[in-house]
Amino acid sequence: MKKETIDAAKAVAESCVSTRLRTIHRVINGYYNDALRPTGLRAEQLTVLVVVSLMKDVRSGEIARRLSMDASTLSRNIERMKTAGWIGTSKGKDAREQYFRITAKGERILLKSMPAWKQAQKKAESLLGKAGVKLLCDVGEKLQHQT
Amino acid sequence: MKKETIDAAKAVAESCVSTRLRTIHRVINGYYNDALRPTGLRAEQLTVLVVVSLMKDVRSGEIARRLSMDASTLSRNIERMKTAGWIGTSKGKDAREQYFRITAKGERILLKSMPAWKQAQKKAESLLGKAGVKLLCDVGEKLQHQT
DNA sequence: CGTTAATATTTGTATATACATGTATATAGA
DNA sequence: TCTATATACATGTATATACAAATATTAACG
Repeated sequence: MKKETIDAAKAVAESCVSTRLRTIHRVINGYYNDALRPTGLRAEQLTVLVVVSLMKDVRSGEIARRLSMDASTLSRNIERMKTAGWIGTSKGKDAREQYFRITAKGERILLKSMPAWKQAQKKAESLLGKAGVKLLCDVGEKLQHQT
Repeated sequence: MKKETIDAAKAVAESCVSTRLRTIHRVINGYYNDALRPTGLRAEQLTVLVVVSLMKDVRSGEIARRLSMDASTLSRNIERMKTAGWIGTSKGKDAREQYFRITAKGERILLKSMPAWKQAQKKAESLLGKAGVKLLCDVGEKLQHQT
């Protein structure tokens, strides 16, 4: 193996932001999914459900923007959550659009999942530390404002 | 919608670590995949290729541990990279095990992808700031040592 | 008014991810 | 040595993800 390759590999291994974010997310998201498992709601779905519940009669495009997700990803995630009965829909004037809202069943599972969420949240906070949590919040804010 | 639900949703929206990590990873990983696209290597694959190249004749279990990935995920990721010709295999004494190494073709694509990686890395660093990058490194280290 | 361009979302396709389970092999204990 | 258990990895299944392209609808403008 060429020295050049080794040097390149070392540089990536030591400093790649994407690699580290991915690994840390894998681990921490695991905390949430492990805790949430008994409720039947996944961490990724909780995120969407929360946005839907706070932005009343929201269109899928807005949710996608808010979470920096591809519209097609969200489309299928919401599809499953509609099937599960957690999200309801209604049509607007613009026939291309669709408005989403949380259902009573969605509210129930959201409330039911709070203890598990809090438990995982505590574990995540202790891994990241106060500074880490603050950093994530700041970067999250930054992403909101630059969109 | 119940006030209780709104309060729960607000708490998650404002502070959920998993949600923020996921969104930030989505955005930043996008920087890398956008830059890497012309090379044909994905950011996730670059991560694996780098580990394979640095840990000579490594077993899949070790890679999975190192990256905190599920063994089954890695199994299929490597399968694709073997098909692409970037990773080669050899058998050890223990017939259950398989040893991986980077191929000449793998070295070529790794080197070829460095400029794109550096460009994305710079963009990511400027979003996170020096403190942010350091924090991720520290947490990454912590995960290594606790496994 | 009708045609073209823009917008909102869905569908086709491919990779990444994890859990549960299966399969093959090695190790330990009777 | 033989059997039970542990280990390493692969496979079945399901969700999350994104890009490209399709579909449907609205807006723009000549």
